[in-house]
Amino acid sequence: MSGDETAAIDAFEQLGLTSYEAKVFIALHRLSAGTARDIADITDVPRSQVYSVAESLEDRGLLEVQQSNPIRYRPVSVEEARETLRSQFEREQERAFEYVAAVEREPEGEETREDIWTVRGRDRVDDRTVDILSQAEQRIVFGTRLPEFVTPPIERTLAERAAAGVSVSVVSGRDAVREQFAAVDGVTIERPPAHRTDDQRSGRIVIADDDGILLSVRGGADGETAIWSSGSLFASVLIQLIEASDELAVE
Amino acid sequence: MSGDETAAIDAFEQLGLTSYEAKVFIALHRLSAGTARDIADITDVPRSQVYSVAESLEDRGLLEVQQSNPIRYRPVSVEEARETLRSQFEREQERAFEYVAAVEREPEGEETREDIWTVRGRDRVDDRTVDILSQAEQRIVFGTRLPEFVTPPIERTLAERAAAGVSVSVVSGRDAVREQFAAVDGVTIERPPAHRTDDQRSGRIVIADDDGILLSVRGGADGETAIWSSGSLFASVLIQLIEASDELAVE
DNA sequence: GCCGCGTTTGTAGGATCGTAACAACAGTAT
DNA sequence: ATACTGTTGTTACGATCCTACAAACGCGGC
Repeated sequence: MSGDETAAIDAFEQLGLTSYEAKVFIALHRLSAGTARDIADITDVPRSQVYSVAESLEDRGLLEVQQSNPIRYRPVSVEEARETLRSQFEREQERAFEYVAAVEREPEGEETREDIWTVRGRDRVDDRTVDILSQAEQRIVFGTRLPEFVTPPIERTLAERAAAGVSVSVVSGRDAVREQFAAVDGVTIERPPAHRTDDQRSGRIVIADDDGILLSVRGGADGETAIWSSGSLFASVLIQLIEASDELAVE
Repeated sequence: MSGDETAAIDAFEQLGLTSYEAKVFIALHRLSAGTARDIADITDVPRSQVYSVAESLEDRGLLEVQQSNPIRYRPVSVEEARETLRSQFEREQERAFEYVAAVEREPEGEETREDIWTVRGRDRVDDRTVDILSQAEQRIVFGTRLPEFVTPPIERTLAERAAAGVSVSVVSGRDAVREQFAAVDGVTIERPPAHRTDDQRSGRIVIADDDGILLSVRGGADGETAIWSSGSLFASVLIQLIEASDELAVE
């Protein structure tokens, strides 16, 4: 079995199929259609198991059955299978989150606790970045060395906040990043203070008003890890510390 | 625990979470944020298990961690969670079906085998109906007693085929169905021949050209079950038989 | 010491995986 | 006609893996 196939089977398992189900489904697409024997011959699924597995796939709407002797199976098209799985997924998601939204408690008083949260994973950090940027009402400082950390949603949010009257300041030593914002109205571009050690493993820094901050580093198994805080005294102090060190360096 | 909650947990399990993961996630939304003890107090998840379960949820991007003593957990918003799960789902689906599409064999010569396939489940029958209708190039006969069997995609396909010059004939004794197509150009509406027994359990009939046919009945655990065939001699014969009986009745 | 926190280890139970046996049937040779 | 051969579809049964669940442990703070 090829590595590609193993990867595909893994993916199907993530989607909720068993490995047998994945193998039978793939085999049927190789064959266009076939009997339990045909399938067993080109997979390591025992023939006696094919029948029940196929039945389960039929229930999921991934194949069709010809009642004949021998029984013949036919996969639905890739497009139809995708659409079927997608709609099942959406239906389950609706069921699941409907309840969560109902019991969700309203956050009272905008994050009054002294909390510093950790977020692991590039995508998660992207999301939280947008989140914090969106809450800014007066000023934003956004810094990064790497242009790829400026995703379209982040760029959009920065521009949108700038348009809303927020003073947006992008800090980067990299031309690629600087050019990205050259054309955006209301965004000022700065270089980082010379005294800052431009650590290879540094990621991004986000400051929103005087009480929202996110700081990320690259490294570890997750690629990027960030800490953030919003509305806490801790955040305010951290921000003051960071900005004070800049002030001093300037003088 | 409420029935609603049980249902929500089931849904989360369908989405790939374990029941503990679902319970912790829901509990965290109830609490807005909390420690392992907080969570264990309002669920039947043992406190000692919360840590590993939360770690797994963090990997999935469904909660964030505050490294403190005690450790505090915070769920991501419902919107963010949905989006995260959705993108994971899409990514897995891409991985899975990319491979299937690559190994898929081209159907040689348009269904040359003498196959009659069985399709179970309302949605699957809808899909197959559209499929067969789309293949018609000269004439279509579409019949049903029930207006709900005329879904928007089916209605669209009928109209589209009619516009493409296909002679489309909708057969129904029900006014609700008949009115649905009164305004569609190129669609003629007929009543079923009087001699046809209008069985309560009959579903729909689709005839496309002289070689595509689908016939469904209602009943059984799946609600609706259909048989269909396309491009086969069997299909042609079946169609001729059905239409011959009509011709005779007219004379 | 005492108590709560976080970690580790161990034990059932269930679902999937994998093998094997079985009756029913069709075709062939005797 | 009978026996033999091979296939099909069904059923049963261990092996294996993962989750659910319980208990014990080391640790640090009061």
